[in-house]
Amino acid sequence: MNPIEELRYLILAAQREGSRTFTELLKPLGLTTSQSEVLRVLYDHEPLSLIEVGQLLVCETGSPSRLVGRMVEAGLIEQRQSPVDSRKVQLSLTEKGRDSAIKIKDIENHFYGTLTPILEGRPVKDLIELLWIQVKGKPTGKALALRKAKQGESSNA
Amino acid sequence: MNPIEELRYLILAAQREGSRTFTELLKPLGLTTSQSEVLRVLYDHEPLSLIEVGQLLVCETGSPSRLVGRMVEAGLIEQRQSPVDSRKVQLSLTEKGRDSAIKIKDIENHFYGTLTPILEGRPVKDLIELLWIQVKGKPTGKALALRKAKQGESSNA
DNA sequence: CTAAAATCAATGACATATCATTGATTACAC
DNA sequence: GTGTAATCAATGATATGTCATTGATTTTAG
Repeated sequence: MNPIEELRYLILAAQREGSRTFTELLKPLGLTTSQSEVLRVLYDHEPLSLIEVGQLLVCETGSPSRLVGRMVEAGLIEQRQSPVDSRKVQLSLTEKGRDSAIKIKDIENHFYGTLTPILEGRPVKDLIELLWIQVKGKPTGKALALRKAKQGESSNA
Repeated sequence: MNPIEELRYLILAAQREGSRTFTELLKPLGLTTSQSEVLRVLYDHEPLSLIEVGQLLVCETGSPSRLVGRMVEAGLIEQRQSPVDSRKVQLSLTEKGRDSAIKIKDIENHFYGTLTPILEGRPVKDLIELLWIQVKGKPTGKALALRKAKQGESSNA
């Protein structure tokens, strides 16, 4: 098999299997992986408008109306109209949302911990660099770059 | 940002961006990336039952009833009952399906060709090796391993 | 042989993902 | 200031993905 083809399918496979594992870890919280990403983004950068959340998400490009809508219904996110621009909404975490975000952090750290020994001695830096080439300048790459850049600024990040 | 967390999001991002690019390339054929994977699997290994197709797919675990169902409706796949086991269906490509599969091969090769210079000199082998560790023994890893193993056997692969 | 277990495909239920359109609101060109 | 363009959120439409259940069929244990 062509190595690039193999790489293509392996990236899909790794994404799916990682997602399956993480989904399992999130089950006690009753949250999906996408929902957990939204909670983490809001925890670090709230308040945000819908479009700003979208610009920070890797899991979904465009405006995550329905994803956020379900989380508002679930009492995780508070949504009000922006005082300065009535086109925008102001999204922030509820108490429940903040609690969940903190628990997600723990779960993530546990998840990363299980992966650490496997990655030991591997050229992780090179791999990160290689993947960055594929996403740089594209929506998901911009989202991730924005999150990395914002990390220093925020009080919660 | 934790390198493992960065890697996690980069894999998701690379998968999404690659999929977006490939989707664009498939647009002239009116096919989705999942549909193209089914066509390629059937082209190489037909006839297959629904569950056998599922075991060879990375894009979807379990039995891809609805994915295949839409392709039968679209005239890409022929579906009949298995003569030996009436629980099973026999899936094979129609003329249209076979034509599409051949065109997909060309598009894939073009796609891989555009990636070749970018990956030149990069630790692609290391990345492939690392990703294999993540998926080995899991459904998508088994699917990919099966496809690699079957490559020598089949007349079409 | 026959009852229980296993297999297979279809389908219900739910949550994404993606693209396009719509309607309200704001920014901007002049 | 006003008409036009741009922005924002919501929603329709379509196709995935995932898990669970169901009903038909086959296998298997005895």
